[in-house]
Amino acid sequence: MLKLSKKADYGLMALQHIAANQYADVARARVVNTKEIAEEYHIPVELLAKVLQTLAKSGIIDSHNGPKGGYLLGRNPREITIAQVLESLEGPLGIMDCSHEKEGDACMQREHCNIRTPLLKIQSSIYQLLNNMTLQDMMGGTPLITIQSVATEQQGVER
Amino acid sequence: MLKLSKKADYGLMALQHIAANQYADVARARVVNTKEIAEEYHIPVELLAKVLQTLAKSGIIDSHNGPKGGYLLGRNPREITIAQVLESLEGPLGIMDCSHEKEGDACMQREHCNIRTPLLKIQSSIYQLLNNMTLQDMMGGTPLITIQSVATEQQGVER
DNA sequence: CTTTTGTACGACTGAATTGATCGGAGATCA
DNA sequence: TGATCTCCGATCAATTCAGTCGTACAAAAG
Repeated sequence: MLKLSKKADYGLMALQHIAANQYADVARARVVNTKEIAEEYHIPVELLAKVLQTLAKSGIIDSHNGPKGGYLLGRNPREITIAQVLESLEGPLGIMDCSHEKEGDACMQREHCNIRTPLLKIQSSIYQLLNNMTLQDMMGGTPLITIQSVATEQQGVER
Repeated sequence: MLKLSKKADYGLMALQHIAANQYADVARARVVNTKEIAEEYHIPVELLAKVLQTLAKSGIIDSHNGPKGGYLLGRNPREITIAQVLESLEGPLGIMDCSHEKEGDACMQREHCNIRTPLLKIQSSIYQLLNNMTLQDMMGGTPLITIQSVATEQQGVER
């Protein structure tokens, strides 16, 4: 329950990877393409492509066509929040169906609905939570910086 | 996204209704049955029945058979948390697949997974949130106490 | 004590969401 | 100009979920 979809999973992984390659070492900033990410994390290429396209359409990442093309972050990692990513990939996030419903097509239970108010509070809290954590924060605790610099950075992470 | 299922919706509504009838007025505490709740909130009876059975099996409510039978809360409303209800109806709640996975059958991405740690933190926060809000809290802000005792209890709640 | 009513309970079926796939068009670099 | 790579649409399969049906059981009525 409350499990987020594969799209979201893949999207977050990809973003972390892109960010790492772009910001970890300024001198070695490079563009990563779909195939590379897919192979690295064992994700079906076509599905990942679709995810990245969606993210690009939202402006979270920028796409570069042609050979040597790929993706780059659209803005600073600390200005990309989890909430933005999830909303881009799965639409507006709401605990219940009647989260943002106009009058009229409301659910049948609406008039007698006794749980709407408290659930809205919970939803608001969750949104704040997701909107406070940025891509920058996600990179902090990660042992793996980039594929090739693994050998150099060899600290013993969690075990 | 993150939307909770109909089961959860119905379950929470029903619990609120049961609690209201049981605790609002000690003198008029009464047992409510499936049919009554279903008609009141326009929920398919059989589905609601299934939900209530699940909750009963978890000990959240007690079932009473035969005519004049129905359901009562298994324990005090302030000892029933949203998290307990959701887990009863939809299994353990986890943001991701690998939330509580043993070593071995882990996902393919596990070794390279760069988002596990931060997501676990978010998940933990959400769980705390859901586990801190009780059925008692949900009853506070509700205008409708019970169907028949509306006339007696006429305090102006939030408006 | 038997019958009747109304309830809980479990298995089953259909529908919808989601994960995954395929094929083609356009753009960029060598 | 040719080859590589991304973008974009439509399509298919699988899992999950909402909803339904039939049975067994317990309590009240006769």
